[in-house]
Amino acid sequence: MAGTAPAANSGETQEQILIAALDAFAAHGFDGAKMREIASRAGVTLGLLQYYFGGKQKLWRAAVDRAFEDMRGGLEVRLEDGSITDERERLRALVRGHVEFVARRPEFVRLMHDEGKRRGPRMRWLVDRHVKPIYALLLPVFERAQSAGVLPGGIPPVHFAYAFVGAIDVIFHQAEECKRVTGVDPSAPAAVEAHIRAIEHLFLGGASQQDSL
Amino acid sequence: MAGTAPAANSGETQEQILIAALDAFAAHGFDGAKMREIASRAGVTLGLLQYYFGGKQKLWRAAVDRAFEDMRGGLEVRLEDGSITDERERLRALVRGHVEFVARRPEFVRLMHDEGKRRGPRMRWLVDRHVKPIYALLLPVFERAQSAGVLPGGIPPVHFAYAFVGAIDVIFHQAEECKRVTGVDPSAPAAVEAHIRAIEHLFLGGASQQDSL
DNA sequence: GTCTATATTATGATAGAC
DNA sequence: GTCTATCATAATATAGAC
Repeated sequence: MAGTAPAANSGETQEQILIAALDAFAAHGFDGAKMREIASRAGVTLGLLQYYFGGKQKLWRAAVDRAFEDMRGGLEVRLEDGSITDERERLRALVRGHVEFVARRPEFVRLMHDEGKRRGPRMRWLVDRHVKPIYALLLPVFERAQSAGVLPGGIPPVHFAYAFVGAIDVIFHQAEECKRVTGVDPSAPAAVEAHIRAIEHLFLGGASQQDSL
Repeated sequence: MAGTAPAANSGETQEQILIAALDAFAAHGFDGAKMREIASRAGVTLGLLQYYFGGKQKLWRAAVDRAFEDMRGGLEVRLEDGSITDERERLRALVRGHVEFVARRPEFVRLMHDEGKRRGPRMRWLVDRHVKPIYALLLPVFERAQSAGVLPGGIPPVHFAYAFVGAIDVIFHQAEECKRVTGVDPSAPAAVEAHIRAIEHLFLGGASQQDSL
């Protein structure tokens, strides 16, 4: 925004392209997403996508990087929040934060589910670059909470972690299906709150079992 | 196997095509799946797929129908099993049955997740034909179990249902990712048992809270 | 930086031989 | 019932004008 009058509006254009790419890759998968459609949604043409990102694969990587940036931003804020002292309160904040994030950006989950289901170079890249660090970040949090009795013990961390994210994510991943099956739009504010309560009840113990604070 | 010497081996061939199609659609999504590759995996050529199924869309429908047949078969057996009298035992049987099913056939979940995430004719067809009937079948089971205190009350059925299947399904949907992140192969028998225990613990109450029988 | 061609490849579908 | 062409279309990627 300041000073040296840099090249036109390239920043804003790239931003629009990345948003359109994220949408397309999430909705149609890597193979199903079309470069022309991404370009047109971003208000530019095919050539420009090549100019900026140099190919479909590289555009995909840039879109994934951007999605994880957003996700990690919120996550780290909540993990490092000094105002939270109680272990159960920290878990509650994690649940709320993640539910609200995927409700707002179901594309994030759709992107991960599309690549995480098959072996291949994109899956390996995604896991090594993004998933492993986050898993390493969260595993000690779960283990500490289990030791403290805040989370149910006796469940191996892998199974707990996948049950946890699965219970949170799927309703938003399948939002369109959910609407047609049940009539409920999971991204509506009331439904988001209801889902937060459901997850807290199932994973952090029912309200009848303890009071927080 | 019996008498009237019908047309060659057409039944077996169609079966091989359907298996290959299910694999391909689950792994790559509708757009990403290639008719030629399905044919080659089934040991036949492209023309034959047209001859039997009349196009990609129709082949997809046939593959989905077949996947749901398998799924519903097991489900109905467990719902109608007269030897189970206790409500909690029935829920346990449902959990075990479904976990074992998706561990054996993760393609089923992958197929559903690929279409359930976007609006479109295939999603509508899939939901109206298959998902709605199953939801209608299971909803009363959940509600009865909640009334009986076997499942946690106070959670709206939609949220309970999606949390439930999400907690079960995602680790198998993401099996390849899970292997690379954690080193655990979720489809290994020990992991399947561990996941069943985890789900029972989270959704049916920990072993410390009640004894069954 | 952005667009308009064009090149190249690969897909789903069809026609017709055996 | 099965295969081998071929057609028509559409995708990514490239080259080059403005």
